[in-house]
Amino acid sequence: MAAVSSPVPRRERLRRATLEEIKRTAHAQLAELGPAALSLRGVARAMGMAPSALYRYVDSREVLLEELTADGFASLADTLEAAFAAGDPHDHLGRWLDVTRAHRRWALNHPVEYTLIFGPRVPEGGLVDNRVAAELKRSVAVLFRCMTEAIEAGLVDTGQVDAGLTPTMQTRLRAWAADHGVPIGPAGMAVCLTAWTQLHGFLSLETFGHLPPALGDPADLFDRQMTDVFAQACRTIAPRPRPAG
Amino acid sequence: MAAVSSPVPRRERLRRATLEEIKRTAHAQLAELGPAALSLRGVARAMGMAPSALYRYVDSREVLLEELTADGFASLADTLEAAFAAGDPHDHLGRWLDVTRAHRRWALNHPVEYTLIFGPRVPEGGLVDNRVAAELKRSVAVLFRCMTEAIEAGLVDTGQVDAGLTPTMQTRLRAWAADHGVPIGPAGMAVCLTAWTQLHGFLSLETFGHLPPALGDPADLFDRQMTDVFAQACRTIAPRPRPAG
DNA sequence: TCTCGCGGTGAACGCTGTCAACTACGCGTC
DNA sequence: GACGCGTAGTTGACAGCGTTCACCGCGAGA
Repeated sequence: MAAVSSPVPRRERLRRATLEEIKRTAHAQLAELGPAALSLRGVARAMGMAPSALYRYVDSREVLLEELTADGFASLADTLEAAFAAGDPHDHLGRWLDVTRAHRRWALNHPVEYTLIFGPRVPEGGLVDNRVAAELKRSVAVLFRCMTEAIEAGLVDTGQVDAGLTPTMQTRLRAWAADHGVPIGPAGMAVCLTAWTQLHGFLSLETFGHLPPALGDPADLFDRQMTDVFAQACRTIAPRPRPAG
Repeated sequence: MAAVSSPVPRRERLRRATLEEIKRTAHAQLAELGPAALSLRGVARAMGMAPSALYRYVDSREVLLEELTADGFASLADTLEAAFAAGDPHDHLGRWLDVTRAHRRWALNHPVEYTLIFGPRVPEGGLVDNRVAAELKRSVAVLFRCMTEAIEAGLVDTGQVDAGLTPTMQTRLRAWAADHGVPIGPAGMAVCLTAWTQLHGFLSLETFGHLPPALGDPADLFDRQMTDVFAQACRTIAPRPRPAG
C-alpha cells in the first residue's frame, strides 16, 4: 500500500511527524489554558518525552508561539479564501457578508488563535516572523479582492470617495496598496481600511469578552455593521450630501 | 505645615504609600517589559525588599495585574471625561473628534495599559474585578454622552435609524442601554456600537502594530474614520452645514 | 509596661525555560 | 558485515519565577 519509493526519506518523515505532534499538543494546551500558560515542559510531559528533547525541534518557547501564530494566520486566511471562492461572484454584498461571517465564525471558534494573531506583537523590536507577515497579507488580500471586484463592477464611485481624501491620505493609501501589490486606488483602500478596522474592532471586542453580556449573541448586529460598511461605500453612486468632511 | 491631627493614622498612611510604590514600580516594569514579563520578584528587587513582603500588600501577581488594569481603565476614563468637558457643547462633531483623538493619544501613549485593558479577559471564568467593569462603564459613558447630546440636538434622525433595526436588535440594544442606565434608544445605541467598534478596531490595530508601516502616521485617516462614523449617523437628517474640522 | 499585630526577613517548594554532557540507535559508507 | 557519524533522546543541572511558611522586631494601643 505504501509507495515503493517514498518521496521523502524516512528520517525526515519521522521528524516532520514529531514536529507536527509537538505543534498539535502545544495547540491543545494553548486552547485550554491560554497563551500565557503554554509550557514546553507541559507539552513534553503530554508527549511522554524529556523537556530538553523538544529543543531538537523548536528553538525556544517564543519561536514555538510564533510558529503557532503563523499557523493560526494561515488557517484564517484559508477560511477567508474558501468563503470568497464559494461566494457568488455577482453578488458583491452577499459575498462580502459571507467572508466577514466566516471571519467572525473563525474568531469565535478559535479565540486563542485570535489572541495570538491580533494581540500585541512582541515589542522587542524583534523582527516578526516573515511567515506571519505573509499570511496576514494573504488574509487581507481576500478583503481587497472583495473591494476590487465591487469597484470593477462599478458599485463604488471612487471619484466621489477620492474627493474626500486629502493628498496626504491618498499618498498613504497608495503606499499601502503598493505594499500589497494590489491594483486599488486610494478610494478603495480607504473603504478597505474602514471595513477592516470595523470588522476587527467588533470581533476583538466580542471574542475578548468586552461586549456587554446584555447584548446576547450579536450576530445580527454584526451583519448590520458589515452591511453598512459596504453599503456606505456604494451609496456614493447616488451621492447624498455628506454633511462633514 | 503638616496638619496637627492627621486625618488618616500614620500606620495606614505608610501602608498606602508602600502600596502606591508597589504599583508604580510594577507599572514601570510593565511599561518596559510587557505584561508577560512583570515579575513580583523584580518589583521587590527594584524596591529593595524581600519578594515575600509584597504579599502583605498584594494577594497575587494576578490580582496585581487586575489592579493595574483597573487603574488603566480609570486613567482612560479620566482622559475621556476631561476631553469631553473641555469640548464645545454646541459643536457635537468637534467634541466627538476631541474625545476620540484623546482616546487615540492615550492608547498610543499607554500601549501596555491598552493591552491590559482590551486584551482578552482571563478565560478562567474568574469573576472580573468589579472595579474594572465600573471603569469600563465610565469610559463608554463618555461616548454615550456624545451621542445622547447629539440626538437631543436633533442631529440624528433616530426614527430613520430605527427603521433599519430588526425587533431583535432593538431588544438587544435596549438591554445594553438599560445595563448602563442610559436614556438612549436603540438607534442611538446602534450608532454608539458602530462608533465604538470602529474606534477600538482602529486603535487596536494601530497600537498593536498591525497596521502596515507603509501607512505612516495615520492620524488623518483616523480623523476621517471618526468623522465618517459620526456623519453617517447624521446623514439622514437635513445636513447642517458644518465646516470640516 | 505589656502585648498584640503588622511589616519585613530568609528559607524552602515546585514550577518554569534552557543548556550541557552523555547515550543509543539508524543510516550511509568502506 | 563492521564502522563511524549524525541525530533523537536521556539525565542533570542552573537560574528564575510565584508562593508559602516560620520567624523576628518594632510601633501602637490597652
